[in-house]
Amino acid sequence: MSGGVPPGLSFSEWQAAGFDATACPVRNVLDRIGDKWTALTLSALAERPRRFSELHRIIPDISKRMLTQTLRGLERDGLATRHVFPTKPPSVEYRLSPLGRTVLPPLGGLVAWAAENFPEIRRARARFDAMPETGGE
Amino acid sequence: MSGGVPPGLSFSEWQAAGFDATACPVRNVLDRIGDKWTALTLSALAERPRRFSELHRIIPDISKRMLTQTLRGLERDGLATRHVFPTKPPSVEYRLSPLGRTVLPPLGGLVAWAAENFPEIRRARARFDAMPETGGE
DNA sequence: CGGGATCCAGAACGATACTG
DNA sequence: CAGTATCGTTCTGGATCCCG
Repeated sequence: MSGGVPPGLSFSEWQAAGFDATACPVRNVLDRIGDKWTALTLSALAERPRRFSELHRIIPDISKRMLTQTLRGLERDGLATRHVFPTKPPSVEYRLSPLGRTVLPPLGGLVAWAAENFPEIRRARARFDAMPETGGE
Repeated sequence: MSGGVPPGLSFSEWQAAGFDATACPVRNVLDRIGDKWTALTLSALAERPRRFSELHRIIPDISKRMLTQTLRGLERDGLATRHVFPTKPPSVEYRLSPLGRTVLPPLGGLVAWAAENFPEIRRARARFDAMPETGGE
């Protein structure tokens, strides 16, 4: 077979949405999971539900502000749910929704690709960056 | 089966990279394809090689600046190659590299998920946004 | 035609301090 | 514990003009 386009990546899908960021499903999803912390948070929630401070512990580099914001984004899109236990002090648990679980396989596919091909990408970058700028001596 | 984590999404993959954006494969890949135009450009190149102006025609919303920048990024990462034909005026063709082709299936998986679940996400957002802010009357 | 250079607005993000 | 509020910085992307 020569030059087949994988299903789901056809150009017409984007064109149907008219490139409008509000209407384009791909841009909406990429804007969410392409941000700095969502994919990582998703993966942390994939194993099991986690409390806020637990997430913060296992993702040390994230600030509370960004963790909150990331979780709100997931909650807003219906990918995760938030459960408050009125203990003292309060504890809040986040868990993936059924919808949220369905994104794990496709996301995992991309993650696997990244892990597998990153060495080659790094080499490509090194080569590219070492190239003399056009006209350079 | 209860609560299995899909392969390739395990938390330890991130932890192994120490969350360092420079070293983390997932962040590197997501930073690239998560940007505003890369996924769309990739999809445009999936069908067949395209010339610069051709890409610009079929993705009208992108500026020349961003199209150039996006293509440079793909080239740098070894996902696409650039071929200059010294005609007059010059014409430049871009095409996916073998490595670039391998990203299409996983990316396509995510695109398909986006297309399929965007309606539900929109409903979730509408519900979330309609919720009274905590403490609102 | 296929860019590069410059400028600028807005968004994303980090650090810090405060709160129920 | 689980946030919110505020501030400052950095990064992204759009507009415009110029060039071979």
